[in-house]
Amino acid sequence: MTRRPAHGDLIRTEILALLGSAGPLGRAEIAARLGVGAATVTEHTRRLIGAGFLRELAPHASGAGRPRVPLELVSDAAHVLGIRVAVDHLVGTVVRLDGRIVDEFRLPERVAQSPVRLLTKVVRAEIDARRDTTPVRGVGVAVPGMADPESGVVRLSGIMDWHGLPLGAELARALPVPVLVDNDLRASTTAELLFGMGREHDDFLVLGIGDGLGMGVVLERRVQRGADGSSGEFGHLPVDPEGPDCTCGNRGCLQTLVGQSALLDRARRAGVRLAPDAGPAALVAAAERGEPAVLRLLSEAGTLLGRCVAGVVNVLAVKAVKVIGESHVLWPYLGPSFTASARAGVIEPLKDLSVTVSPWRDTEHARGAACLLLARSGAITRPSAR
Amino acid sequence: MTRRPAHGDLIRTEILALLGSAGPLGRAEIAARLGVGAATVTEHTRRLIGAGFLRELAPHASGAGRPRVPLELVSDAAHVLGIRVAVDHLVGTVVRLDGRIVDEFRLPERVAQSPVRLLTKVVRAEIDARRDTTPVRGVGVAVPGMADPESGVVRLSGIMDWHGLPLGAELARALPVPVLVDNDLRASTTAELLFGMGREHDDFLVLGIGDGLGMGVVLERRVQRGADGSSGEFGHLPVDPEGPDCTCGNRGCLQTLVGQSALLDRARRAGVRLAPDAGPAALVAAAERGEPAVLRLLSEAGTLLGRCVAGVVNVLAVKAVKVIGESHVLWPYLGPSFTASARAGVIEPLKDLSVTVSPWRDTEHARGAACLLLARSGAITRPSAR
DNA sequence: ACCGTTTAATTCGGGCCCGAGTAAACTGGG
DNA sequence: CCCAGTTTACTCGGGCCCGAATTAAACGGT
Repeated sequence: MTRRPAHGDLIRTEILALLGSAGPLGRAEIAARLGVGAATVTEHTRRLIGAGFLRELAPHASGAGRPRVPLELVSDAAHVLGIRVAVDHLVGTVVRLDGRIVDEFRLPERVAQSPVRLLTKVVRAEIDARRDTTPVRGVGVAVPGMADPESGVVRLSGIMDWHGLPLGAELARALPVPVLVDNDLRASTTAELLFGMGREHDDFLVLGIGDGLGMGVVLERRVQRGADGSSGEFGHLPVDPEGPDCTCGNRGCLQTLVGQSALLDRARRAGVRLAPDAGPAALVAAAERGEPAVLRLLSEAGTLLGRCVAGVVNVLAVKAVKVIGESHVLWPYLGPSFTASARAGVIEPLKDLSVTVSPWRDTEHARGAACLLLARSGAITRPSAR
Repeated sequence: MTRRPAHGDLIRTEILALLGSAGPLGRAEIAARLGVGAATVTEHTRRLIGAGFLRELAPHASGAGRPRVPLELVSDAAHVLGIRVAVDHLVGTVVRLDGRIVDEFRLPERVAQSPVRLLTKVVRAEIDARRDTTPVRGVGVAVPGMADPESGVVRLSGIMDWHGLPLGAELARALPVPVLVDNDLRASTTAELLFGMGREHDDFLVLGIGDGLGMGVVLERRVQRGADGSSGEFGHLPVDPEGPDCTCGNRGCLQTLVGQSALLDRARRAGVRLAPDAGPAALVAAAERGEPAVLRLLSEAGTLLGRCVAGVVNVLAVKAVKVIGESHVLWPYLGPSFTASARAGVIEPLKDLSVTVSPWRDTEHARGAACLLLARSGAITRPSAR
């Protein structure tokens, strides 16, 4: 049996996130909004002020009573670096304490072969370049595949051909700042918890639609990782025992029906002309042209996806789902049937399930990676964790 | 936003549970087995000894080093009462600290009409009867339907025709001991966490098969409740959009295909002669006679059930499933196909999914109800919570 | 100017968990 | 017989959270 600290030191970060999005607030207001005791806020803000992350503004009297002392986020007091690893490139973001991106870059590195060497090089360069301005306090790495955030080991990443790679430990040895590694979707889920859905919901799902399908699960404000960090394999939900073969060895996994390449294949088979290297944009184009086969295909895919999500929603009783990922561009065509079928498949008290999609770029995963650090503010609050 | 205490005071109970099942152990051994700090064990055992729940045995030297002081559970130091509410009867159990049942009873009361009055009467009688022996320290009530354990409100129980019934609060007012109310499957899930699967696993599912299908979810040693305690509605997983109408208003819910009455219906339609009031036992009899239609039906049901469970397993990455409920008698016929299809539908790292079924009686839900109290040992440790 | 009222923030004690250091109580060897 | 090694248990300080009581700083009215 292993136990994980309760909220981690999430609350300190939530204070930062709240002030980042809502502007300066008094301590009492912070306590109320976060559902946390006043004493807790006093204690945490004391430290955050000490660390230079917060600043007291002039007391502001409003009506009767002792005037509140608004606290303002010193957004640039610390920066963290987030790297998203993809097969053929890296995306990097430098993120402020309030989760906002101050800088981003994209490198055509293929790191599969020697990840530690290349990532070290990239991160070192970035840290050095920022030494004189706001220094980088930590690095988060988001990888495709199963990664255990606790140990920093990438258990299995088919696409990168990594098996049990101790990425976190090796990077930590080579770098002067703390390093956290996690699955890319969970990284973005963490970002959602801090700066997105988490502002309204304690429990929610994050559906990642791309070539694979992933599901981030947040329950009681905790990002669930499952055994060895292997949770969230929504794409391998067994749907149709007679379905197409899947890379995982089974048949009829959800992603063999509604994954990105599955949709392209099925469109082709339905007679739609698509370039061999076509991506979701080509499907969008076809849909915009009004090709009935594509419209039907996407609508059906949305329905199936919605039904599967409804199943998870019923079991976990969450009230909100956020959709992200490369294929979000298809949402105008997937969305209506998705939402309808998800709502239909859900039990009565959950009928008001909220489904949210917002513009998404793949920098988001990199930002998520940075948020892994922010979610453990302890890692960056302490002067030097190294 | 609302926050729930981390483990609750689960650890004190886990110490009791451990000593109950493993016999007397030294403090160091307890700490190691529970994955908890030695200091924590010292502190908790001090209190438990103070409360009379534990007793120090004579130090026992084994090899070098300071001899360990084994701690023994004083099993009968406290009893708790668990009541399972069913449509046409009540099941009650009196449970010791180690989770063992010391007494049980069954009453043909139909409490749907005036639950508070009847339950108060029954519980009062039981408490009074036990006043002179080991007193009852608390009462747990397991109800069918959605119940919020936090507030003690039964949100919705179709079968009892309850809507927003504040059962916990009203019983607490009428009774001299703490009262906890929860959904019946979650109650049994709590029992599993303390005394069953929880001994080996931090994360697991409990599949309840009966007329309805339920799913208890334990992640990181926490029983998940979802929004308003409405989690676990596995039976309403949308499976077949063309399927039979379900009581929930949707079509093709899982339980319209493999629920108890669904199986009976389908057997009848396949030409099997069954009494109008037949239960799962009749299906077992038919299967034992070797009726091919029934065998096929049950095998198919197992396959479907396994596939749905595999989906949940993939998303949450749990490594174990326990099966309980009225229909467990069908397991010899459901089980093989269930296990096969569950394993088949699960991603590689979870292939070693353990599926456990053990003899089950409906007293188990009543025991689960009692375990709700044990899981909050604070409720019974303190001299009088009232 | 001074009093209650109101709201904000802090302190205090408590619960809960941990790790590091320390004390306790044994073993066997010199 | 005492010492070094070993294992157990406890103490202490710390992190983290809370609720209740307390202090702080405004207000309005007299």
